[in-house]
Amino acid sequence: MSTSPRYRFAPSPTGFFHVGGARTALFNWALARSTGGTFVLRIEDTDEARNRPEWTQGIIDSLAWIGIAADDPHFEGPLFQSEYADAHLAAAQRLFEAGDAYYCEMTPDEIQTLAKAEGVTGYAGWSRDLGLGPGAGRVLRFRVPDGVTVVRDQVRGDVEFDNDTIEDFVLVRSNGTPVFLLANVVDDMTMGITNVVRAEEHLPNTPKQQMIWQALGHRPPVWAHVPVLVNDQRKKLSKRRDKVALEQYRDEGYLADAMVNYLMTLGWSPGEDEIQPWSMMEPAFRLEDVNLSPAFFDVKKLGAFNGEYIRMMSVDELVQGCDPWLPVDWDRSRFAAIAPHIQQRLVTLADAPGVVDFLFIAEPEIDEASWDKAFAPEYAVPLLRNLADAYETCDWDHATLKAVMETEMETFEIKLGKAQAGTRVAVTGRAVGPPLFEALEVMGRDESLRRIRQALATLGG
RNA sequence: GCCCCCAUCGUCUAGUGGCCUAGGACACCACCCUUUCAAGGUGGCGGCACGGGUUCGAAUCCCGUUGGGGGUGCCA
Repeated sequence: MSTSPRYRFAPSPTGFFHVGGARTALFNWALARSTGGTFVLRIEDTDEARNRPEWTQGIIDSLAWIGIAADDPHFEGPLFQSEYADAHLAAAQRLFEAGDAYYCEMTPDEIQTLAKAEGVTGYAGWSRDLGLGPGAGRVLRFRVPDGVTVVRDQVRGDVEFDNDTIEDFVLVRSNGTPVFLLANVVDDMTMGITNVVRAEEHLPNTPKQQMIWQALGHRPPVWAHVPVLVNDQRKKLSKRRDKVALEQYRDEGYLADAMVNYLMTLGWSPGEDEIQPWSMMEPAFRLEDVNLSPAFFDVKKLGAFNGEYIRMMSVDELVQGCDPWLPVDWDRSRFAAIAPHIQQRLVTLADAPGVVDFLFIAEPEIDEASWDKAFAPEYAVPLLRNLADAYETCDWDHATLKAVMETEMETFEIKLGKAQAGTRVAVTGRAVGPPLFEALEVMGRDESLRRIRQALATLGG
């Protein structure tokens, strides 16, 4: 029997991978790797409603994206809860035979009615001593013992639950299937899980699970409940209201490294500099340092992290990274030429095409407000005309183009900032964009002049 | 309702009784730089929820209040 710790990540397949789940997985991964332990992936696929084979692959792909690779020696799985149904039921049978569980044939409606009549909140153990055996329509309930259950939590310390406040909960449904509470415990037991690190929402379940562990004669794992991720309303992130799918962020051009780094800073601090590579965070992460309050998942800050990571890329990496977001017919070498000039202007990789589209579109849309503003000054049209003439023959590199502009603008006694405005709008259609002369260089003389002449024609010049 | 958890700038956090006049980051504002926009630089705004204790000394320990959150299923 190995003594190295075994962590586990146990998502239920729902068709998308929740960012909160990603953070939990990352915490488990860091711990498993830094302790020489194992990260067990268990797919909790016992709910009929959520069980599609392709969802599992989605989970594996998402984990791989954030660096949790199925071929890493610390990775084990995926294991499927549905394949352990026999073990769940066998455990239930043992619990029944030992007297730790009993059958109950009250329906939810009957329970509600009786509870109301007696002025209690829920099921009050009415069938405890009826000595019922298994049978159609009967559920198996756990016989909650008297006393206090203390959950030792690595993040929160000892949490006490008075057993009086815990009702005899259902272990096996009337249709014979085990509920999550039981399946989860039995799986952790059979998979040799030593450490359970999961979200805080599971804390109220924990005393129940711990009682099952003990009734089954095992020492419970070390628990750790990390705070949930919340939205701007301070509510638990929900897929209905919030953007929670990891895949969506990936598709919107967020980098995996940035996402991983950001997620790790929610509830934990990697130290003086919050921008840190996984190789630094993995060994530094400790549950004892995890915060206890819910953390707001701030997309704006994620964007700031993403920008940082984009700026850290080499130009080659940037060009490669942007590729999926570029229309297929765009000239890649042309994009590569402008790429270094847009690097510090991107929040996501998906922003790239919008910043440089004028280089690839025959007739970029002209922003009217920018046009009006740029050509309002009296010098604007004559300057553009003079510039067009000079650009016919000069060398075509950004330094020369800039020098020519500086010469031409002298006549009007204006600064470069103002002088370039008209040309920018004429060529790119917008008032903002990558550095003008670099863009002109990439665009080439013919197309640049065509657009300038076209603008002059429109201006009646 | 009941059970449980939590509480430092708007947000994410550092802080584990004296190093705190509470530090950093995002956001915001100003200025600098500048070829627009960014990026970068400098500065600014802004916080220990409240009330009691304990202590020579409390953001740090204890109690209460208030406020948030989570859980209360024959879902996972």
